[in-house]
Amino acid sequence: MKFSKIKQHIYSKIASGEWPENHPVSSENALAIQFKVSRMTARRALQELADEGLVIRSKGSGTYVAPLKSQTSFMAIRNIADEIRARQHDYEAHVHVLRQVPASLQVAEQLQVEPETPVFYSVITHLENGLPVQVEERYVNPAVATDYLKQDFRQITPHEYLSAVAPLTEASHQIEAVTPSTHVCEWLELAKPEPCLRIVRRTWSDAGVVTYAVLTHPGSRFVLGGHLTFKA
Amino acid sequence: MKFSKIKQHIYSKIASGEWPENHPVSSENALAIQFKVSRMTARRALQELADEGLVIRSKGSGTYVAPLKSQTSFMAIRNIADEIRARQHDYEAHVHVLRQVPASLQVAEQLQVEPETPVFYSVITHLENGLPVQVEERYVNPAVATDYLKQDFRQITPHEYLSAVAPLTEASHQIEAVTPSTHVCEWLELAKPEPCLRIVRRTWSDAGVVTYAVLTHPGSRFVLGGHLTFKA
DNA sequence: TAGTGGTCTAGACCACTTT
DNA sequence: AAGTGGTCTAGACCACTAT
Repeated sequence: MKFSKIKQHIYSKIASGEWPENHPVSSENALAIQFKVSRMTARRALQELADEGLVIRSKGSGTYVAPLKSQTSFMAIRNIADEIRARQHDYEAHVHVLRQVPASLQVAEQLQVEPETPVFYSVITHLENGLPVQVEERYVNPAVATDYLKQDFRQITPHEYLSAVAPLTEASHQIEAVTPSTHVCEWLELAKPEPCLRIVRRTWSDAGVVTYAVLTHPGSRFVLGGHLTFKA
Repeated sequence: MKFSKIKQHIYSKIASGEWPENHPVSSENALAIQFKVSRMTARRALQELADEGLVIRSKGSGTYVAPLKSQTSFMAIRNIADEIRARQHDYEAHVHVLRQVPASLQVAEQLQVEPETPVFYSVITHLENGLPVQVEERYVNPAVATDYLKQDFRQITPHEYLSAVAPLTEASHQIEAVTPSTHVCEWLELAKPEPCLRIVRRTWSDAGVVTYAVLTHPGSRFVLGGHLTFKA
């Protein structure tokens, strides 16, 4: 597709840092000439980048690389280890489970594999200054991440490893408030059950479903935040 | 705009229930003739509806009303009344409180006004098929929305009214899991406290902070969802 | 085979911003 | 006045789906 070649070109300029925040992006007409396409095709590339929050367009003025904050922290696939370290707190991971299990009906459906297919399963708690702030129960499609069980998840998070072996193309999230199971209470070192924030996430790469994860945060120790700006 | 008239037309068909889930939507060519526009313009209307998740398009087959998941997108600032109606469920609002109150220290800080300044305060529950799914406690900067107390919030949501009088330029969110207060339990008609999803939202317009809202959802009746794609 | 959505073209006019 | 993005047109070819 012609428009996606143009998007790719602009995306690489931004990703490489060659075009920093607020740097002007080539105009529709300039791109049309440069890529030998009609203006409508160049326009589509810029429009989709704007919809994705990568650039800001202003009538009469031009198109500019978006400030990072408007790339939305909500949408970002966050890495909890990086976030904790960014707060200059100690990060630590405890690996409770790391093995192959047969897929239950529910897991099979989520991962789009046949029931009873062996899949990888891990349970890891993430600690901030020694206090568990998230338990991560994760099922992984073994066809996509064959070496999953060999990783040392005290050193690298599953998210980091999976991003490396199977670049994300798609993700879905569900956020809800729940009462934690007794298992989760133990992993989170909760003496009594308390309301927990549960994030259920499924991610895809080109090869299909990569992973199905249930992330549970104690309500007393975790807030999910975001900031959005709407600039014309 | 011509394309938005077409969107409006299709939206009303879906919202009214005239076109239920999976009902075929008029084709690009049909809409182009009906609305006396070019196919590209009709196409844009359908494309934007697809981007918003209201319709599904299949090459060679056609465009269909999307299955309505009981999920709320957390990407966009949405209107709960529209979402409930989009699911073809009954929407109803109960106004529990609507008056002026002096700003407490916390509220004054959030709204960036002096403590004890009179501010507007409302408590409204939103019901889906008669069941409360959200209680909305809201403080409003009276300088920005002078007629707030005169509105009938059974007919228009505070979000709709505020969007009209003070277009959003910025918003921040916090999402957490909490045990509801006894007040909130009453508003939500919860016999026993259960984990609730609490969304705290502050919004700005050009004139400054518009509103500070605490939205509480019963965990058993609400899931916040989102879907992202990363296309080249 | 007829209809559909997906992509693309080469123009056009407008409102807006910048110089 | 020149350039930019926003909207729109009237065609075109393609791949896909349904019949």
